[in-house]
Amino acid sequence: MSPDGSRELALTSQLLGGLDAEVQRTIVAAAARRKLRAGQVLCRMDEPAEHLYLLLKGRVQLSRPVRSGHEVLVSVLVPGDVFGLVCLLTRRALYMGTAEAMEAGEALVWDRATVQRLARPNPQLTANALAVSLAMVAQFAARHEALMDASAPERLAHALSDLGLQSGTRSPDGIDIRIKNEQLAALADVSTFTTSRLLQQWEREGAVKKRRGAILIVDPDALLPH
Amino acid sequence: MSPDGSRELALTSQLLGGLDAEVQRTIVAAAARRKLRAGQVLCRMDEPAEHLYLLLKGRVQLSRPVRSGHEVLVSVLVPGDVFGLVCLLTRRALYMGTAEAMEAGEALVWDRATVQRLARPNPQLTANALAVSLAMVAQFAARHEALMDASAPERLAHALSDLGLQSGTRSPDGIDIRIKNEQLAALADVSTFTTSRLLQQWEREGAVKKRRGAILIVDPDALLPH
DNA sequence: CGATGTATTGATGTGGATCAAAATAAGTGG
DNA sequence: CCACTTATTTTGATCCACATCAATACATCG
Repeated sequence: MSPDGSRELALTSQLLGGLDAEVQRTIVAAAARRKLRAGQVLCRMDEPAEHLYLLLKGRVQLSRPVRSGHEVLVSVLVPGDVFGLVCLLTRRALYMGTAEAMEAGEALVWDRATVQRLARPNPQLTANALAVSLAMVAQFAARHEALMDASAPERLAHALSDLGLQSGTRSPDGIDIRIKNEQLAALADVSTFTTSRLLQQWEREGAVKKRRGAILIVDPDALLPH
Repeated sequence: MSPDGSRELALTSQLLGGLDAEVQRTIVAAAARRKLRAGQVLCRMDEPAEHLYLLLKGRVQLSRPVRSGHEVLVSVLVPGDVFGLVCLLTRRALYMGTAEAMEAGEALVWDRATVQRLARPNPQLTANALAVSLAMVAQFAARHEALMDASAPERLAHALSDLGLQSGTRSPDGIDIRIKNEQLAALADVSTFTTSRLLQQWEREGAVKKRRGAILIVDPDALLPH
């Protein structure tokens, strides 16, 4: 990565794709660059959406606390992902989830006014935001479908497998994922107990290896046929 | 309603709001006007999205067939609602649900090329689409939450109550909703059997009255405290 | 009055949540 | 390096809301 990796990343980001390089530079220049500490909360659900974030480094979890005390993990964001889209709307809006850094990282941050000023002369920006938003709809729809007619093992296997592709790191022995059971459970809509039991079973079968706070997928194919 | 009610409706529609009257006229003029027969399928999930629809009259159900054979009702659309947003994207995309007219009605229809041609000089159109899309995200998130920590009775009560507000017709005795049990069930993520039993219970308690294919909400407040 | 779709009913079954408690690992500070 | 604290993961027992199944009853309509 170049010393200023943000521009490269920007090119691959859904948000800034399709804009020409000069405009991208302007937009990136208008952002504040913010270091993220592990555990840092960037925005909280139901608070007024004042900022738009583009993740550059590290992972961020997007979650929604629900009445029963549990938390639902909406998704794990990786570099290039964006959140706080809602602040592109002219009408005041609230964040739809809570974003929390899972590890040290970095992000570009625009405030509402700036975003809207940038969007006016660059309609492609709004179009990109629409694409991102529709992708989120598709993601929710898929998850809802899984909840309707997939078993807990299937949901967990999918969640794990998806995580591997999205944010796993290749290692000689397989794909390593830094996540704890509770988060994985919240992502797959399964209880932590069931998660523990299933992971153990898969470990016995040689499909995964686990440490505290991480899972190594040894044989991805051995997961799904359950 | 004026002989040409579509313009009035357009003003209240999320899609065309915020555009000035002249532009609205142009956009509406660019659409084909299509009569809908009950049961008519307007678009099917996973087929290429070639058209954008704005409902003028009647109701349309948006559903997603799932593996197990069931159908999930995503929502019931009412006049002013829009679907097929995905065809605003430049990249070819697929419909995310199947739209079927629940009764005779009418809709404005644009094809992909036209929509995109209209959107270019009118960025507000894309911004409106973004707002609609984000509202869908919120809706899915709420439904997911309900599925996580609300009981079947609660989900059904909410679904019914929401339907009443959105597409019920006031009558001297209460709010009348033309929907059959199976659809209501598919909207609340509850089985038809449970739906039947709960509706009966509520009828005994005087909260609702039911006929075949319709439900009359007599006392909305008597629903939720269950 | 069949015929077809819709709604009801009762009996049965079960997946996975929940609960309480223990075991394990990872700090932390003396 | 050890004793202590705290967070994570595990284990086994229990339970229950709701789906599922198999019929039956009820409307509606040509």
